[in-house]
Amino acid sequence: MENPSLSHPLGHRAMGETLLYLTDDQLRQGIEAMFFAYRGFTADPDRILELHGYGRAHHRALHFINGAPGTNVNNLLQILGVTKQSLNRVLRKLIADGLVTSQVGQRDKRERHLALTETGHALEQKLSDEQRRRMRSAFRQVGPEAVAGFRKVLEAMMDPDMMTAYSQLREDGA
Amino acid sequence: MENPSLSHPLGHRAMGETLLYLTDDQLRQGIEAMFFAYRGFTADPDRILELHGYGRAHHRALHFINGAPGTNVNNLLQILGVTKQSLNRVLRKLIADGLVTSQVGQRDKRERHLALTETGHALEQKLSDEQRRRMRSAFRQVGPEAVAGFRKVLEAMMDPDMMTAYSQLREDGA
DNA sequence: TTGGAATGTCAACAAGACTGACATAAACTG
DNA sequence: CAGTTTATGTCAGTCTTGTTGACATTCCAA
Repeated sequence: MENPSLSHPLGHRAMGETLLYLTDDQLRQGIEAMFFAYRGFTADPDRILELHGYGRAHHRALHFINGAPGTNVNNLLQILGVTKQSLNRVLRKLIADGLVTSQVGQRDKRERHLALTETGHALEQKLSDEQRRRMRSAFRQVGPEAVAGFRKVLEAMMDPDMMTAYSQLREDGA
Repeated sequence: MENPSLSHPLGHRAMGETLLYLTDDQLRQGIEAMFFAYRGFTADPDRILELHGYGRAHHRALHFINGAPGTNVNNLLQILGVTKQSLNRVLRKLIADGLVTSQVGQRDKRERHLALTETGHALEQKLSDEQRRRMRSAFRQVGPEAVAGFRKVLEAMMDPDMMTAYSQLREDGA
């Protein structure tokens, strides 16, 4: 990305304007936008989950198991960033309810390989349909260039450590 | 990431290519970006809060009281979108710890007007400094146009209902 | 083969959301 | 003025989802 002020011969006034997007007030607005947008982002799935007696944690598990069928618990642990005990409670319920299958590993019998059942896939679909619907609407409203900017900012805001496990998952899944 | 279609002689207005940013896969990537970015977004303040024995709920209260000094409980309730019992637990602690003052209203003595003490302001500053630091770094990396896109998408993703209380607050504060 | 590392499970606890019921004080209304 | 509504606070109890600690099983390597 080219910074227009760098090629601008005017100097101080142009410089001031270019950096206006980094003022504390602009940053505060960005912070609040994240807060409110994230609430909107989770609102639709939350409503559906409640009907089924699940929470956001179940949604996250379903989402990432769907994205990487056959993954093991440890992988999921890295991605979700919670303790194994916390994840286990969620998985136990999903397995008991017949939404997720847990298969003992063939090579390493300590591992459990996770996948969605048909029922699990159906709920995951319903949840992500709602979430995609809202995001599609937002994306459509603002156009592809704004979406590209959105993605760039979010990626720059992530913790690099958190992303390593996820990148590995994407590679395994592919 | 540059879009190769932009330099394509046929132009980026070609229907098929223009709508590529709305595919299910693009939307899924947007959804996951929100998840990971929000975690990064809250990680720094969370660490500080833990040292002081507070949680994210306290941070949110401090943030919005700071943004609208003198606001009342009901206003805050609308913005935060939680029950009064939940907010009250948080406020009680912040008041007891001397970070927030609660003053009986002059016109309407039922209302309690909330404001930060010097100590409260200091903690709020420390928390938002960290959050701004991360966001400033992200903004700087991607440039003003990407930031504008980021803001547009987030605003399109919010629930309009949620924003009414907030917009009113901003007007009152100004 | 034995001890450490990895993996997963069970139990107990805490934060922070929720509902419901109720109390108090002030404001509004007929 | 009496009765109702509004704003706030509180108590009790529940639920989700995070946490630690303890423990069983399995694998691997010295």
